[in-house]
Amino acid sequence: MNLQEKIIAQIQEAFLQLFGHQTAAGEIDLQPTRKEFEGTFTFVVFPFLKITKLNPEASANKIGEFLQSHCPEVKGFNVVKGFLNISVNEQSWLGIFSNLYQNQAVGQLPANGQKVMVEYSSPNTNKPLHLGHLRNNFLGYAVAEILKANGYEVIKANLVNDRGIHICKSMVAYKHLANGETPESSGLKGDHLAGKYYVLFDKEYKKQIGELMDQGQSEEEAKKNAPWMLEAQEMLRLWEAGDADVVGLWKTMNTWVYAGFDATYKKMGVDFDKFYYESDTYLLGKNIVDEGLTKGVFFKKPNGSVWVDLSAEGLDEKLVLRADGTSVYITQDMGTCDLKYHDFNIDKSVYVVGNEQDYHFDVLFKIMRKLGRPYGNGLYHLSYGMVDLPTGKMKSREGTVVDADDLMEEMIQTAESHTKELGKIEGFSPEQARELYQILGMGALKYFLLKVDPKKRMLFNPQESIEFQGNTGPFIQYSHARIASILRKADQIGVDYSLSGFAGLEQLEPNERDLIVVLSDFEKKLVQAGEEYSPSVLAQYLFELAKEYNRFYAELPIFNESNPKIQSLRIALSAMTAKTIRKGMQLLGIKVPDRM
RNA sequence: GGUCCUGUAGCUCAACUGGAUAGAGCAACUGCCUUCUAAGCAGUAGGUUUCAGGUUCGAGUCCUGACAGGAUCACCA
Repeated sequence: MNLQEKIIAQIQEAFLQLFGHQTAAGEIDLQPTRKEFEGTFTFVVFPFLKITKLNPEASANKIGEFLQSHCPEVKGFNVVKGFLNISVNEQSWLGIFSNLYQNQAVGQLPANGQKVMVEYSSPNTNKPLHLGHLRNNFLGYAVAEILKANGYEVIKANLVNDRGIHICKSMVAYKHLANGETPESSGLKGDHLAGKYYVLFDKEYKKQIGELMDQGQSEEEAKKNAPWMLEAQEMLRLWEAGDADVVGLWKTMNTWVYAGFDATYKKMGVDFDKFYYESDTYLLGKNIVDEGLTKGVFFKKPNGSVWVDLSAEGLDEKLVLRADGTSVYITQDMGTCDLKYHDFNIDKSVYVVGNEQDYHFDVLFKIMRKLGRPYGNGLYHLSYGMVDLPTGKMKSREGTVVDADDLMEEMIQTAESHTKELGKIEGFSPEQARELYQILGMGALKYFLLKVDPKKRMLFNPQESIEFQGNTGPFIQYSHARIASILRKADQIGVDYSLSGFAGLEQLEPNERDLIVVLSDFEKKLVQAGEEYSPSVLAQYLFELAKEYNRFYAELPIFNESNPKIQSLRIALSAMTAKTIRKGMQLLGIKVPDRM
């Protein structure tokens, strides 16, 4: 039972003894006391006035007095209107810190026996990754790590969209224009090479449409009849028929693209346990259509198409199989949904996909639940908002996309010039310096994209968005580097900052206490981040922690402190802060340096 | 047009799920490096939480209705 739970139990006891009223467990809630008042926890008495039959002040005072005399951890209290502010004594804080400090498994909750799959990234193989993918990948990776820390067994999955008309477009343009270009021959990364031909296709396609319209065709006709479009459609048909030449080119180009993606993923610092390919899964789901018909969940229209009626759930009728018996998007998604379950026997399945597909996943999940899938209630769409540029939405065809590789490289360069400006690279070997720039640049970028509530759309300004001061990754990294420096010195001069080094202390400075309060909040935030699938909860927390530490650092001396117990405590507090920052940042996929 | 999401300081974001005088960071201004890393700390200024009603002890948060931005509503993926 932690401190908060103890106090809550005592408040329940107070209601019982003072007012003869039994309160339920979840009924009593403590909140952190606002900075401007004395105290740590605040109990709001307004909702309980019917029970106490007293005015707010009197009610709060009675409960406060009860706590003070029955709860040894409670040092005192004050009452402002209906708010009972409870102060905890210093020995309790030291006790809490000691427990935290000797807990080896900080940031790792015990296994809960549940298995969850987090699907993220899910790129198209016809173009390189861009800024939007960065948000997706960082989110997916962080959520997966956070769930692991919450005790889940996690499978990170990537469903690669490697087939379809858009892939054929790149292939058509490549066939006509490439003269056998390869990544090796041109020095172009494989995914960028495929993307180049996708853009070239579009250019030529537009030209062809224009020509046909000049010849008197309507725009609609021209779009259908443009030679390259016909060719792409024919190529898709041949691909599905297993034509050796087409499949050969497809495989070759995909190999290049995957090599490119691998490099990008490596730089991003993300990884996957399982890859699914749509070329393997696009035919799945038809058996589920049959099943749904048998169960009466789906129905057939006269032309043979199959539908599901979700109007009772507030949605619409939705097609699940075309009249000609071919699949639509949702058909294969139903199949993949089952496939994931059968592959890993998962309890939950998280899809990290942009919010433009909210409706799609709403439909998919409702269908799977209607079909009575055991994992139905574990399906979750982690929907995130688009990343906008100052110029508006990114459009790949208009060339306004921010390329992921370019952006990461820019970030690292910015980190380099910034670090050099500050003159902070003395004593670094060239390799160490390069590693530092990488850590800082990527930390800045990841933190920037993760600190915002996922569901909100966000603005990214390449010139201005990435800062190194204030609420940023580097600020937190800097706090860690400062502590690492202190710990080096402490080890060098042989200070004992183990538990026994500060045992028996009875006094605490306000800054020390405030730091312990924040440190002891880590687990709560970790749980919240997991429940809400929201790395931003953790990011905000780490910023709070770093800020609190820097206050402590500025206010209190460490190596100039003459009392060895106090010195030991301050170093221990520093070490605990560093450990928490390192663990928390690791869950966000962000590394922290020991020097910067 | 139907449905869903969003709207908070000049800008980018918080607000513990209904609690106190709505908080941080940038940007602006003022202090603090002879002391453990100034990528830091302390402070000043900045608000009718888009608007109008409602619910109650109490609303940025809940309900209704406007307004603004976005997404989606294909026998596309």
